[in-house]
Amino acid sequence: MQADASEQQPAAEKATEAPGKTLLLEAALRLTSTSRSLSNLGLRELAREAGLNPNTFYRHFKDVDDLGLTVIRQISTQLRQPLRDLRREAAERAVQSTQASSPMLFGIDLQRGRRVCHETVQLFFDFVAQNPEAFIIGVRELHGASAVLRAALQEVMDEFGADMAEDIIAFKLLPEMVNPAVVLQVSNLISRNLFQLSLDYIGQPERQAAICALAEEQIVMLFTGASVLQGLGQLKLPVE
Amino acid sequence: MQADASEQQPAAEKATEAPGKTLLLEAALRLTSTSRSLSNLGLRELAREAGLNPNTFYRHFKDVDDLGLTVIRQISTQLRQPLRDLRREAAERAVQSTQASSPMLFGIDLQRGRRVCHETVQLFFDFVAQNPEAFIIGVRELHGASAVLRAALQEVMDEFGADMAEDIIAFKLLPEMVNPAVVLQVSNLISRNLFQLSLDYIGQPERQAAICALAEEQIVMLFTGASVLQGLGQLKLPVE
DNA sequence: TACCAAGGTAGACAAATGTATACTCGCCAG
DNA sequence: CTGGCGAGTATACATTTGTCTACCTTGGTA
Repeated sequence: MQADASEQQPAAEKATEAPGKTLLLEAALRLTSTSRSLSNLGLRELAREAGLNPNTFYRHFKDVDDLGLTVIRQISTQLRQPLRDLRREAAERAVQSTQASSPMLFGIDLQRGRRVCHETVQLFFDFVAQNPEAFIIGVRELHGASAVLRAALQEVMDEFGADMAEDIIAFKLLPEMVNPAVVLQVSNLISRNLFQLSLDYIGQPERQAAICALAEEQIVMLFTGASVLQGLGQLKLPVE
Repeated sequence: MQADASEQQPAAEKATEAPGKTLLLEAALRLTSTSRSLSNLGLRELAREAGLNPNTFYRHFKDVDDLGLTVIRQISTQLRQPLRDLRREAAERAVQSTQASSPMLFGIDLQRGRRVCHETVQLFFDFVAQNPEAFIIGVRELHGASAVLRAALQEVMDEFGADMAEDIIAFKLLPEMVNPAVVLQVSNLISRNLFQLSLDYIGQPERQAAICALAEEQIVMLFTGASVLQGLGQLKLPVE
Protein backbone atom coordinates (compact mmCIF):
# COMPACT_ATOMS: atom_id res chain seq x y z
CA MET A 1 0.00 0.00 0.00
CA GLN A 2 3.02 2.24 0.31
CA ALA A 3 5.24 3.72 -2.37
CA ASP A 4 5.56 0.73 -4.65
CA ALA A 5 7.15 2.87 -7.30
CA SER A 6 8.48 0.11 -9.50
CA GLU A 7 5.12 -1.58 -9.99
CA GLN A 8 2.81 1.39 -10.34
CA GLN A 9 4.70 3.43 -12.86
CA PRO A 10 3.07 6.82 -12.41
CA ALA A 11 2.33 8.08 -15.90
CA ALA A 12 5.19 6.75 -17.94
CA GLU A 13 4.62 5.55 -21.47
CA LYS A 14 5.35 1.91 -20.93
CA ALA A 15 9.04 1.93 -21.56
CA THR A 16 9.91 0.02 -18.44
CA GLU A 17 7.35 -2.72 -18.88
CA ALA A 18 8.56 -6.25 -18.80
CA PRO A 19 9.42 -7.21 -22.37
CA GLY A 20 7.28 -10.31 -22.16
CA LYS A 21 4.20 -8.35 -21.20
CA THR A 22 4.63 -6.00 -24.12
CA LEU A 23 5.17 -8.91 -26.47
CA LEU A 24 1.99 -10.54 -25.29
CA LEU A 25 -0.03 -7.38 -25.71
CA GLU A 26 1.33 -6.85 -29.18
CA ALA A 27 0.57 -10.43 -30.07
CA ALA A 28 -2.98 -9.92 -28.87
CA LEU A 29 -3.34 -6.89 -31.14
CA ARG A 30 -2.04 -8.82 -34.09
CA LEU A 31 -4.22 -11.86 -33.58
CA THR A 32 -7.36 -9.97 -32.76
CA SER A 33 -7.21 -7.60 -35.66
CA THR A 34 -6.97 -10.48 -38.09
CA SER A 35 -8.38 -13.83 -37.13
CA ARG A 36 -9.72 -13.97 -33.60
CA SER A 37 -11.69 -11.98 -31.14
CA LEU A 38 -10.25 -10.77 -27.84
CA SER A 39 -12.88 -12.61 -25.86
CA ASN A 40 -11.65 -16.04 -26.80
CA LEU A 41 -7.98 -15.88 -27.46
CA GLY A 42 -6.27 -19.00 -26.31
CA LEU A 43 -3.50 -18.19 -23.91
CA ARG A 44 -1.28 -20.76 -25.53
CA GLU A 45 -1.95 -19.40 -28.96
CA LEU A 46 -1.10 -15.99 -27.59
CA ALA A 47 2.21 -17.14 -26.18
CA ARG A 48 3.05 -18.91 -29.42
CA GLU A 49 2.43 -15.75 -31.43
CA ALA A 50 4.58 -13.82 -28.99
CA GLY A 51 7.34 -16.39 -29.17
CA LEU A 52 7.14 -17.09 -25.46
CA ASN A 53 6.47 -19.92 -23.12
CA PRO A 54 2.79 -20.40 -22.28
CA ASN A 55 3.38 -19.90 -18.60
CA THR A 56 4.88 -16.48 -19.07
CA PHE A 57 1.29 -15.35 -19.50
CA TYR A 58 0.59 -16.01 -15.84
CA ARG A 59 3.39 -13.77 -14.75
CA HIS A 60 1.52 -10.77 -16.04
CA PHE A 61 -2.16 -11.61 -16.34
CA LYS A 62 -4.67 -13.49 -14.30
CA ASP A 63 -7.17 -14.29 -17.03
CA VAL A 64 -7.65 -13.76 -20.68
CA ASP A 65 -10.25 -11.22 -19.65
CA ASP A 66 -7.58 -9.53 -17.62
CA LEU A 67 -5.41 -9.17 -20.68
CA GLY A 68 -8.45 -7.99 -22.60
CA LEU A 69 -9.09 -5.21 -20.15
CA THR A 70 -5.47 -4.17 -20.32
CA VAL A 71 -5.65 -4.00 -24.10
CA ILE A 72 -8.77 -1.89 -23.91
CA ARG A 73 -7.26 0.51 -21.43
CA GLN A 74 -4.23 0.80 -23.66
CA ILE A 75 -6.40 1.52 -26.67
CA SER A 76 -8.37 4.11 -24.79
CA THR A 77 -5.31 6.12 -23.83
CA GLN A 78 -3.90 5.57 -27.28
CA LEU A 79 -6.91 7.15 -28.94
CA ARG A 80 -8.57 9.58 -26.61
CA GLN A 81 -6.17 12.49 -26.38
CA PRO A 82 -5.01 12.25 -30.00
CA LEU A 83 -8.61 12.42 -31.13
CA ARG A 84 -9.17 15.57 -29.13
CA ASP A 85 -6.01 17.15 -30.46
CA LEU A 86 -7.00 16.27 -33.95
CA ARG A 87 -10.35 17.95 -33.48
CA ARG A 88 -8.72 21.08 -32.17
CA GLU A 89 -6.38 21.16 -35.07
CA ALA A 90 -9.22 20.77 -37.52
CA ALA A 91 -11.24 23.51 -35.93
CA GLU A 92 -8.38 25.94 -35.96
CA ARG A 93 -7.43 25.17 -39.49
CA ALA A 94 -10.99 25.65 -40.65
CA VAL A 95 -11.58 28.82 -38.70
CA GLN A 96 -8.36 30.27 -39.94
CA SER A 97 -9.48 30.08 -43.55
CA THR A 98 -12.95 31.46 -42.92
CA GLN A 99 -13.95 34.18 -45.33
CA ALA A 100 -16.10 37.11 -44.43
CA SER A 101 -19.71 36.49 -45.33
CA SER A 102 -21.38 33.18 -44.70
CA PRO A 103 -25.12 32.69 -44.85
CA MET A 104 -26.64 31.69 -41.55
CA LEU A 105 -29.40 29.17 -41.25
CA PHE A 106 -31.25 28.69 -38.01
CA GLY A 107 -28.22 29.99 -36.23
CA ILE A 108 -25.84 27.60 -37.90
CA ASP A 109 -23.06 28.71 -40.18
CA LEU A 110 -23.22 26.11 -42.90
CA GLN A 111 -20.00 26.99 -44.69
CA ARG A 112 -17.94 26.99 -41.60
CA GLY A 113 -19.60 23.87 -40.23
CA ARG A 114 -18.90 22.04 -43.41
CA ARG A 115 -15.29 23.07 -43.38
CA VAL A 116 -14.70 22.01 -39.83
CA CYS A 117 -16.48 18.79 -40.53
CA HIS A 118 -14.43 18.13 -43.61
CA GLU A 119 -11.17 18.72 -41.83
CA THR A 120 -12.14 16.65 -38.83
CA VAL A 121 -13.32 13.71 -40.86
CA GLN A 122 -10.19 13.83 -42.95
CA LEU A 123 -7.91 13.82 -39.96
CA PHE A 124 -10.00 11.19 -38.26
CA PHE A 125 -9.68 8.70 -41.05
CA ASP A 126 -5.99 9.39 -41.44
CA PHE A 127 -5.71 8.52 -37.82
CA VAL A 128 -7.74 5.37 -38.36
CA ALA A 129 -5.36 4.31 -41.09
CA GLN A 130 -2.49 4.69 -38.67
CA ASN A 131 -4.07 2.68 -35.87
CA PRO A 132 -6.19 0.07 -37.56
CA GLU A 133 -5.97 -2.60 -34.88
CA ALA A 134 -7.22 -0.28 -32.19
CA PHE A 135 -10.35 0.53 -34.11
CA ILE A 136 -10.99 -3.03 -35.18
CA ILE A 137 -10.75 -4.28 -31.65
CA GLY A 138 -12.79 -1.40 -30.34
CA VAL A 139 -15.76 -2.02 -32.56
CA ARG A 140 -15.51 -5.78 -32.39
CA GLU A 141 -15.39 -6.04 -28.63
CA LEU A 142 -18.03 -3.36 -28.17
CA HIS A 143 -20.58 -5.91 -29.32
CA GLY A 144 -18.57 -8.98 -28.48
CA ALA A 145 -19.46 -11.98 -26.38
CA SER A 146 -17.71 -10.99 -23.17
CA ALA A 147 -19.88 -8.84 -20.94
CA VAL A 148 -16.88 -7.47 -19.06
CA LEU A 149 -15.11 -6.22 -22.16
CA ARG A 150 -18.35 -4.89 -23.58
CA ALA A 151 -18.96 -2.81 -20.49
CA ALA A 152 -15.41 -1.50 -20.49
CA LEU A 153 -15.59 -0.45 -24.10
CA GLN A 154 -19.00 1.08 -23.67
CA GLU A 155 -17.47 3.31 -21.06
CA VAL A 156 -14.65 4.28 -23.38
CA MET A 157 -17.11 5.12 -26.13
CA ASP A 158 -19.11 7.27 -23.77
CA GLU A 159 -15.98 9.18 -22.92
CA PHE A 160 -15.28 9.78 -26.58
CA GLY A 161 -18.80 11.03 -27.07
CA ALA A 162 -18.59 13.33 -24.09
CA ASP A 163 -15.27 14.73 -25.33
CA MET A 164 -16.80 15.46 -28.66
CA ALA A 165 -19.81 17.17 -27.14
CA GLU A 166 -17.54 19.32 -25.04
CA ASP A 167 -15.55 20.38 -28.06
CA ILE A 168 -18.62 21.11 -30.11
CA ILE A 169 -19.83 23.46 -27.43
CA ALA A 170 -16.42 25.01 -26.91
CA PHE A 171 -15.94 25.66 -30.61
CA LYS A 172 -19.54 26.81 -31.04
CA LEU A 173 -20.10 24.38 -33.89
CA LEU A 174 -23.76 24.25 -33.04
CA PRO A 175 -25.92 27.26 -32.22
CA GLU A 176 -25.83 28.02 -28.54
CA MET A 177 -29.51 27.54 -28.16
CA VAL A 178 -29.09 23.83 -28.76
CA ASN A 179 -29.41 22.07 -25.46
CA PRO A 180 -26.23 20.45 -24.14
CA ALA A 181 -28.06 17.18 -23.64
CA VAL A 182 -28.99 17.19 -27.31
CA VAL A 183 -25.41 17.94 -28.26
CA LEU A 184 -24.30 14.96 -26.24
CA GLN A 185 -26.85 12.76 -27.89
CA VAL A 186 -25.76 13.84 -31.35
CA SER A 187 -22.13 13.39 -30.41
CA ASN A 188 -22.70 9.88 -29.21
CA LEU A 189 -24.47 8.99 -32.39
CA ILE A 190 -21.75 10.47 -34.53
CA SER A 191 -18.94 8.86 -32.67
CA ARG A 192 -20.59 5.45 -32.73
CA ASN A 193 -21.12 5.88 -36.42
CA LEU A 194 -17.60 7.06 -37.13
CA PHE A 195 -16.23 4.02 -35.40
CA GLN A 196 -18.35 1.76 -37.53
CA LEU A 197 -17.32 3.55 -40.65
CA SER A 198 -13.72 3.21 -39.62
CA LEU A 199 -14.01 -0.54 -40.12
CA ASP A 200 -15.32 -0.06 -43.63
CA TYR A 201 -12.52 2.39 -44.24
CA ILE A 202 -9.93 -0.15 -43.16
CA GLY A 203 -11.53 -3.07 -44.94
CA GLN A 204 -12.29 -1.43 -48.27
CA PRO A 205 -9.35 0.70 -49.31
CA GLU A 206 -10.86 1.35 -52.71
CA ARG A 207 -13.86 3.11 -51.20
CA GLN A 208 -11.98 5.32 -48.77
CA ALA A 209 -12.86 8.58 -50.47
CA ALA A 210 -16.52 7.63 -50.66
CA ILE A 211 -16.57 6.70 -47.00
CA CYS A 212 -15.09 10.01 -46.00
CA ALA A 213 -17.70 11.85 -48.01
CA LEU A 214 -20.44 9.72 -46.56
CA ALA A 215 -19.35 10.43 -43.02
CA GLU A 216 -19.25 14.13 -43.76
CA GLU A 217 -22.73 14.21 -45.19
CA GLN A 218 -24.14 12.28 -42.30
CA ILE A 219 -22.61 14.61 -39.77
CA VAL A 220 -23.78 17.70 -41.57
CA MET A 221 -27.26 16.26 -41.80
CA LEU A 222 -27.39 15.58 -38.11
CA PHE A 223 -26.10 18.99 -37.18
CA THR A 224 -28.55 20.67 -39.49
CA GLY A 225 -31.42 18.58 -38.27
CA ALA A 226 -30.63 19.26 -34.65
CA SER A 227 -30.31 23.00 -35.22
CA VAL A 228 -33.48 23.32 -37.23
CA LEU A 229 -35.57 21.28 -34.87
CA GLN A 230 -34.25 23.10 -31.87
CA GLY A 231 -34.96 26.37 -33.62
CA LEU A 232 -38.54 25.31 -34.16
CA GLY A 233 -38.92 24.14 -30.60
CA GLN A 234 -39.56 20.69 -31.97
CA LEU A 235 -36.87 18.86 -30.09
CA LYS A 236 -37.87 16.71 -27.21
CA LEU A 237 -35.18 16.44 -24.61
CA PRO A 238 -33.87 12.99 -23.97
CA VAL A 239 -35.62 11.66 -20.92
CA GLU A 240 -33.41 10.53 -18.12
CA MET B 1 -29.85 -32.61 -59.89
CA GLN B 2 -33.39 -33.76 -60.43
CA ALA B 3 -36.47 -33.21 -58.33
CA ASP B 4 -35.01 -34.00 -54.94
CA ALA B 5 -38.11 -32.75 -53.23
CA SER B 6 -37.34 -34.01 -49.77
CA GLU B 7 -34.01 -32.24 -49.57
CA GLN B 8 -34.77 -28.92 -51.18
CA GLN B 9 -38.02 -28.10 -49.48
CA PRO B 10 -39.35 -25.37 -51.75
CA ALA B 11 -40.51 -22.62 -49.46
CA ALA B 12 -41.86 -24.47 -46.48
CA GLU B 13 -41.36 -23.07 -43.00
CA LYS B 14 -39.05 -25.70 -41.68
CA ALA B 15 -41.59 -28.14 -40.36
CA THR B 16 -40.10 -31.12 -42.10
CA GLU B 17 -36.53 -30.49 -41.06
CA ALA B 18 -34.70 -33.26 -39.35
CA PRO B 19 -35.30 -32.78 -35.62
CA GLY B 20 -31.61 -32.89 -34.90
CA LYS B 21 -30.83 -30.06 -37.24
CA THR B 22 -33.46 -27.88 -35.64
CA LEU B 23 -32.18 -28.73 -32.18
CA LEU B 24 -28.67 -27.77 -33.17
CA LEU B 25 -29.77 -24.47 -34.64
CA GLU B 26 -31.78 -23.65 -31.55
CA ALA B 27 -28.83 -24.56 -29.37
CA ALA B 28 -26.67 -22.23 -31.40
CA LEU B 29 -29.13 -19.39 -30.84
CA ARG B 30 -29.18 -20.04 -27.13
CA LEU B 31 -25.43 -20.23 -26.72
CA THR B 32 -24.61 -17.31 -28.94
CA SER B 33 -27.09 -14.92 -27.43
CA THR B 34 -25.63 -15.51 -23.99
CA SER B 35 -22.06 -16.62 -23.65
CA ARG B 36 -20.35 -17.28 -26.95
CA SER B 37 -20.03 -15.87 -30.40
CA LEU B 38 -21.14 -17.77 -33.50
CA SER B 39 -17.66 -17.65 -34.98
CA ASN B 40 -16.15 -19.91 -32.40
CA LEU B 41 -18.77 -22.24 -31.11
CA GLY B 42 -17.36 -25.63 -30.38
CA LEU B 43 -19.27 -28.30 -32.22
CA ARG B 44 -19.14 -30.54 -29.20
CA GLU B 45 -20.38 -27.82 -26.94
CA LEU B 46 -23.15 -27.30 -29.43
CA ALA B 47 -24.16 -30.93 -29.44
CA ARG B 48 -24.08 -31.03 -25.66
CA GLU B 49 -26.40 -28.06 -25.42
CA ALA B 50 -28.71 -29.71 -27.93
CA GLY B 51 -28.64 -32.98 -26.04
CA LEU B 52 -27.25 -34.84 -29.03
CA ASN B 53 -24.27 -36.87 -29.98
CA PRO B 54 -21.37 -34.80 -31.30
CA ASN B 55 -21.38 -36.65 -34.59
CA THR B 56 -24.93 -35.69 -35.37
CA PHE B 57 -23.49 -32.33 -36.24
CA TYR B 58 -21.76 -33.77 -39.30
CA ARG B 59 -25.01 -35.15 -40.63
CA HIS B 60 -26.23 -31.61 -41.26
CA PHE B 61 -23.31 -29.25 -41.39
CA LYS B 62 -19.86 -29.30 -42.85
CA ASP B 63 -18.26 -26.65 -40.70
CA VAL B 64 -19.11 -24.40 -37.84
CA ASP B 65 -19.06 -21.63 -40.41
CA ASP B 66 -21.60 -23.62 -42.37
CA LEU B 67 -23.91 -23.67 -39.40
CA GLY B 68 -23.22 -20.00 -38.89
CA LEU B 69 -24.34 -19.18 -42.40
CA THR B 70 -27.48 -21.23 -41.92
CA VAL B 71 -28.29 -19.33 -38.75
CA ILE B 72 -27.79 -16.03 -40.52
CA ARG B 73 -30.01 -17.02 -43.42
CA GLN B 74 -32.63 -18.10 -40.95
CA ILE B 75 -32.42 -14.82 -39.11
CA SER B 76 -32.66 -12.88 -42.31
CA THR B 77 -35.90 -14.52 -43.38
CA GLN B 78 -37.14 -14.32 -39.83
CA LEU B 79 -36.71 -10.56 -39.71
CA ARG B 80 -36.95 -9.13 -43.17
CA GLN B 81 -40.59 -9.52 -44.13
CA PRO B 82 -41.93 -8.90 -40.61
CA LEU B 83 -39.99 -5.67 -40.48
CA ARG B 84 -41.53 -4.51 -43.73
CA ASP B 85 -45.01 -5.45 -42.59
CA LEU B 86 -44.46 -3.63 -39.37
CA ARG B 87 -43.46 -0.50 -41.25
CA ARG B 88 -46.55 -0.68 -43.43
CA GLU B 89 -48.72 -1.09 -40.40
CA ALA B 90 -47.14 1.89 -38.70
CA ALA B 91 -47.52 4.07 -41.74
CA GLU B 92 -51.16 3.22 -42.17
CA ARG B 93 -51.94 3.68 -38.53
CA ALA B 94 -50.29 7.07 -38.51
CA VAL B 95 -51.84 8.26 -41.73
CA GLN B 96 -55.24 7.17 -40.56
CA SER B 97 -55.12 9.48 -37.55
CA THR B 98 -53.80 12.49 -39.42
CA GLN B 99 -55.67 15.67 -38.71
CA ALA B 100 -56.28 18.39 -41.21
CA SER B 101 -53.72 21.14 -40.93
CA SER B 102 -50.06 20.37 -40.43
CA PRO B 103 -47.32 22.92 -40.91
CA MET B 104 -44.95 22.08 -43.71
CA LEU B 105 -41.25 22.68 -43.49
CA PHE B 106 -39.04 22.39 -46.52
CA GLY B 107 -41.58 20.04 -47.99
CA ILE B 108 -41.69 17.79 -44.98
CA ASP B 109 -44.77 17.31 -42.86
CA LEU B 110 -43.30 17.29 -39.39
CA GLN B 111 -46.38 16.16 -37.51
CA ARG B 112 -47.04 13.25 -39.76
CA GLY B 113 -43.38 12.30 -39.94
CA ARG B 114 -43.16 12.26 -36.22
CA ARG B 115 -46.22 10.11 -35.91
CA VAL B 116 -45.05 7.55 -38.43
CA CYS B 117 -41.68 7.54 -36.79
CA HIS B 118 -43.16 7.03 -33.36
CA GLU B 119 -45.30 4.14 -34.48
CA THR B 120 -42.50 2.50 -36.40
CA VAL B 121 -40.02 2.75 -33.60
CA GLN B 122 -42.55 1.44 -31.15
CA LEU B 123 -43.36 -1.57 -33.26
CA PHE B 124 -39.73 -2.13 -34.05
CA PHE B 125 -38.68 -2.40 -30.44
CA ASP B 126 -41.64 -4.60 -29.61
CA PHE B 127 -40.40 -6.85 -32.32
CA VAL B 128 -36.90 -6.72 -30.90
CA ALA B 129 -38.22 -7.80 -27.54
CA GLN B 130 -39.83 -10.81 -29.20
CA ASN B 131 -36.74 -11.91 -31.10
CA PRO B 132 -33.82 -10.92 -28.95
CA GLU B 133 -31.41 -13.63 -30.05
CA ALA B 134 -31.74 -12.71 -33.69
CA PHE B 135 -30.74 -9.13 -33.04
CA ILE B 136 -27.95 -10.02 -30.67
CA ILE B 137 -26.42 -12.39 -33.15
CA GLY B 138 -26.97 -9.99 -36.01
CA VAL B 139 -25.07 -7.13 -34.43
CA ARG B 140 -22.43 -9.31 -32.87
CA GLU B 141 -21.50 -11.19 -36.00
CA LEU B 142 -21.69 -8.08 -38.16
CA HIS B 143 -18.43 -6.99 -36.58
CA GLY B 144 -17.28 -10.41 -35.52
CA ALA B 145 -14.05 -12.21 -36.22
CA SER B 146 -15.20 -14.44 -39.07
CA ALA B 147 -14.93 -12.72 -42.43
CA VAL B 148 -17.46 -15.06 -44.04
CA LEU B 149 -20.16 -14.35 -41.50
CA ARG B 150 -19.38 -10.67 -41.56
CA ALA B 151 -19.86 -10.51 -45.29
CA ALA B 152 -23.10 -12.46 -45.11
CA LEU B 153 -24.53 -10.19 -42.46
CA GLN B 154 -23.38 -7.10 -44.24
CA GLU B 155 -25.45 -8.23 -47.17
CA VAL B 156 -28.47 -8.78 -44.96
CA MET B 157 -28.10 -5.34 -43.46
CA ASP B 158 -27.89 -3.80 -46.89
CA GLU B 159 -31.13 -5.50 -47.80
CA PHE B 160 -32.81 -4.10 -44.72
CA GLY B 161 -31.58 -0.64 -45.61
CA ALA B 162 -32.79 -0.95 -49.16
CA ASP B 163 -36.21 -2.13 -48.00
CA MET B 164 -36.49 0.85 -45.75
CA ALA B 165 -35.49 3.28 -48.46
CA GLU B 166 -38.07 1.77 -50.76
CA ASP B 167 -40.78 2.17 -48.17
CA ILE B 168 -39.79 5.71 -47.36
CA ILE B 169 -40.18 6.62 -50.98
CA ALA B 170 -43.39 4.67 -51.40
CA PHE B 171 -44.98 6.29 -48.36
CA LYS B 172 -43.61 9.71 -49.25
CA LEU B 173 -42.06 10.14 -45.82
CA LEU B 174 -39.46 12.42 -47.29
CA PRO B 175 -40.14 15.18 -49.79
CA GLU B 176 -39.94 13.88 -53.32
CA MET B 177 -37.14 16.20 -54.22
CA VAL B 178 -34.81 14.25 -51.98
CA ASN B 179 -32.59 12.15 -54.13
CA PRO B 180 -33.14 8.38 -53.88
CA ALA B 181 -29.47 7.85 -53.28
CA VAL B 182 -29.67 10.14 -50.30
CA VAL B 183 -32.71 8.30 -49.02
CA LEU B 184 -30.79 5.07 -49.24
CA GLN B 185 -27.90 6.56 -47.39
CA VAL B 186 -30.13 7.82 -44.62
CA SER B 187 -31.92 4.49 -44.45
CA ASN B 188 -28.69 2.61 -44.07
CA LEU B 189 -27.59 4.85 -41.29
CA ILE B 190 -30.89 4.55 -39.49
CA SER B 191 -31.09 0.82 -39.80
CA ARG B 192 -27.53 0.33 -38.60
CA ASN B 193 -28.30 2.57 -35.69
CA LEU B 194 -31.57 0.88 -34.84
CA PHE B 195 -29.84 -2.45 -34.72
CA GLN B 196 -27.28 -1.11 -32.32
CA LEU B 197 -29.92 0.43 -30.17
CA SER B 198 -31.76 -2.86 -30.14
CA LEU B 199 -28.92 -4.33 -28.12
CA ASP B 200 -29.19 -1.58 -25.56
CA TYR B 201 -32.91 -2.13 -25.49
CA ILE B 202 -32.46 -5.81 -24.75
CA GLY B 203 -29.67 -5.34 -22.29
CA GLN B 204 -31.09 -2.46 -20.27
CA PRO B 205 -34.77 -3.10 -19.66
CA GLU B 206 -35.02 -0.16 -17.30
CA ARG B 207 -34.08 2.29 -20.04
CA GLN B 208 -36.38 0.97 -22.72
CA ALA B 209 -38.60 4.03 -22.86
CA ALA B 210 -35.60 6.33 -23.06
CA ILE B 211 -34.08 4.28 -25.85
CA CYS B 212 -37.28 4.44 -27.87
CA ALA B 213 -37.40 8.20 -27.47
CA LEU B 214 -33.75 8.48 -28.40
CA ALA B 215 -34.21 6.49 -31.57
CA GLU B 216 -37.17 8.63 -32.53
CA GLU B 217 -35.31 11.87 -32.06
CA GLN B 218 -32.36 10.66 -34.05
CA ILE B 219 -34.52 9.61 -36.93
CA VAL B 220 -36.45 12.84 -36.98
CA MET B 221 -33.22 14.77 -36.89
CA LEU B 222 -31.83 12.90 -39.84
CA PHE B 223 -34.98 13.28 -41.86
CA THR B 224 -35.15 16.97 -41.12
CA GLY B 225 -31.51 17.49 -41.89
CA ALA B 226 -31.75 15.65 -45.17
CA SER B 227 -34.84 17.57 -46.24
CA VAL B 228 -33.50 20.97 -45.31
CA LEU B 229 -30.14 20.46 -46.91
CA GLN B 230 -31.67 19.07 -50.06
CA GLY B 231 -34.03 22.03 -50.11
CA LEU B 232 -31.07 24.37 -49.94
CA GLY B 233 -29.20 22.48 -52.60
CA GLN B 234 -26.53 21.82 -50.04
CA LEU B 235 -26.49 18.06 -50.28
CA LYS B 236 -23.65 16.45 -52.06
CA LEU B 237 -24.60 13.20 -53.67
CA PRO B 238 -22.77 10.16 -52.43
CA VAL B 239 -20.00 9.46 -54.84
CA GLU B 240 -19.98 6.04 -56.33
C1' DT C 1 -40.19 -59.43 -48.46
C1' DA C 2 -35.60 -57.30 -48.75
C1' DC C 3 -33.12 -53.21 -49.29
C1' DC C 4 -31.34 -48.83 -48.61
C1' DA C 5 -30.51 -44.32 -47.35
C1' DA C 6 -31.21 -40.69 -43.77
C1' DG C 7 -30.79 -39.67 -39.11
C1' DG C 8 -28.67 -40.72 -34.92
C1' DT C 9 -25.27 -43.26 -31.64
C1' DA C 10 -20.82 -45.38 -29.74
C1' DG C 11 -16.11 -45.59 -29.09
C1' DA C 12 -11.61 -44.34 -30.19
C1' DC C 13 -7.68 -41.20 -31.41
C1' DA C 14 -4.34 -37.49 -31.99
C1' DA C 15 -3.99 -32.83 -31.10
C1' DA C 16 -4.56 -28.77 -28.45
C1' DT C 17 -5.77 -26.32 -24.24
C1' DG C 18 -5.57 -24.48 -19.22
C1' DT C 19 -3.11 -25.02 -15.22
C1' DA C 20 0.19 -26.68 -11.51
C1' DT C 21 4.83 -27.55 -9.77
C1' DA C 22 9.54 -27.09 -10.17
C1' DC C 23 13.71 -25.28 -12.32
C1' DT C 24 16.94 -21.48 -14.20
C1' DC C 25 19.04 -16.97 -14.73
C1' DG C 26 20.20 -12.04 -13.97
C1' DC C 27 19.86 -8.33 -10.92
C1' DC C 28 20.12 -5.48 -7.00
C1' DA C 29 20.35 -4.80 -1.68
C1' DG C 30 22.43 -6.04 2.38
C1' DC D 1 29.31 -13.04 -1.24
C1' DT D 2 24.82 -14.17 -0.65
C1' DG D 3 20.11 -14.23 -0.51
C1' DG D 4 15.79 -12.99 -2.50
C1' DC D 5 12.91 -11.68 -6.31
C1' DG D 6 11.13 -10.77 -10.92
C1' DA D 7 10.95 -12.80 -15.37
C1' DG D 8 11.12 -16.61 -18.16
C1' DT D 9 11.41 -21.78 -19.05
C1' DA D 10 10.57 -27.03 -18.82
C1' DT D 11 7.78 -30.76 -17.95
C1' DA D 12 3.72 -32.92 -16.82
C1' DC D 13 -1.33 -34.03 -16.64
C1' DA D 14 -6.20 -34.05 -16.88
C1' DT D 15 -9.72 -32.20 -20.01
C1' DT D 16 -11.57 -30.89 -24.11
C1' DT D 17 -11.77 -30.62 -28.90
C1' DG D 18 -12.31 -32.14 -33.98
C1' DT D 19 -12.67 -36.04 -36.63
C1' DC D 20 -12.63 -40.99 -38.18
C1' DT D 21 -14.80 -45.61 -38.63
C1' DA D 22 -18.32 -48.59 -37.42
C1' DC D 23 -22.86 -49.70 -35.81
C1' DC D 24 -27.95 -49.28 -34.91
C1' DT D 25 -32.86 -47.74 -36.10
C1' DT D 26 -36.45 -46.24 -38.89
C1' DG D 27 -39.48 -45.45 -42.80
C1' DG D 28 -40.25 -45.82 -47.47
C1' DT D 29 -39.89 -48.34 -51.76
C1' DA D 30 -38.69 -51.81 -55.39
